[in-house]
Amino acid sequence: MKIGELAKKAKCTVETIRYYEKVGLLPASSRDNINNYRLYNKSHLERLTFVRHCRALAMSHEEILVLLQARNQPAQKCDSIDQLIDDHLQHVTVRIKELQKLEAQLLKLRLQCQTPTDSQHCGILQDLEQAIEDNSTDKNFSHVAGSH
Amino acid sequence: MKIGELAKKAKCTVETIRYYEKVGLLPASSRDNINNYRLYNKSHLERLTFVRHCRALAMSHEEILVLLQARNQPAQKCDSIDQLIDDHLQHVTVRIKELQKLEAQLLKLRLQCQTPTDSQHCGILQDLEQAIEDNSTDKNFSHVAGSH
DNA sequence: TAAACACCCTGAAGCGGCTTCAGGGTCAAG
DNA sequence: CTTGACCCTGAAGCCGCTTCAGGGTGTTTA
Repeated sequence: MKIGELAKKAKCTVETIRYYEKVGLLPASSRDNINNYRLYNKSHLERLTFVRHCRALAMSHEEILVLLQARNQPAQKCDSIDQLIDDHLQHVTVRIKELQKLEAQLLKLRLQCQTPTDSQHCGILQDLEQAIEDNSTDKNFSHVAGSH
Repeated sequence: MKIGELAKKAKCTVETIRYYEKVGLLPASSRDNINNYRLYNKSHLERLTFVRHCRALAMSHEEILVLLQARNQPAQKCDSIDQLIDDHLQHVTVRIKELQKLEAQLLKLRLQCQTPTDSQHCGILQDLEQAIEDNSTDKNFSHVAGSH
């Protein structure tokens, strides 16, 4: 199958597939001799699907590469896989807590200006000029992405 | 004061300050005639502190610029400020929910391999090859960053 | 007085995980 | 024979910095 069909089946864009090939998450496919189009088979789709599932779980490319390698060495013990998932889970949990702190701070901030007035007296701006309790959010970032 | 002192007072790096100047979050400072070092005063510190507080709340530069502008127009109504905070809060809340879904999926995944075996039979790898219920995480990303 | 060291400067590149753009070739349908 | 859908490549853009390369300045100490 051609790249467009693969993209549809894996629910991603063709650009993403070409990008994955470039960075080594997918092996280079064979090519049509005549027009140089990339040609894929079922095993490409399986690998790509695997990668997309990992990405949906917010794993980094590095983590995914480890899993892909493990997948190719069936006899190996899977302790390292368990560890990787545990570590990643930890990242996500940490990030959730960070964002919850942030949410609480923003809620508090928002309450500073319940009744709209002019900027000069807006409690929100005044608060943003004050110190915020040290919470170390955004410092030792875990690897799971944020809110924008 | 020189840039190093400002950085210390604002709890950020000198590189960050130079970067903020470049992208317009801080105005260009005056310079020492002799050695071209940047020279700052209290108002720079206040503005930088404001920016750092906003960043600690995971606001984007764009959002911060809006707030800085409002801060400079004291007579203006502050509805737009309230709206901005509300919107941002919404981003954060959405992102938390996304990450919580993810956390649940990862926990479930982790349970697939309670007793370590070989990769070939590892429930985690098997699960990652199956479809995962469509949750649309990672698609319409809000702007608040993730876990890595 | 000279060397060591802390601090300052600039401009460019790197990070991750793509997306977008510019500029082109291929192929089937009407 | 042209339209439009699809394919190709390589480079740049996104965000918010951080790091690097290559240099100048300023104080302290041997």
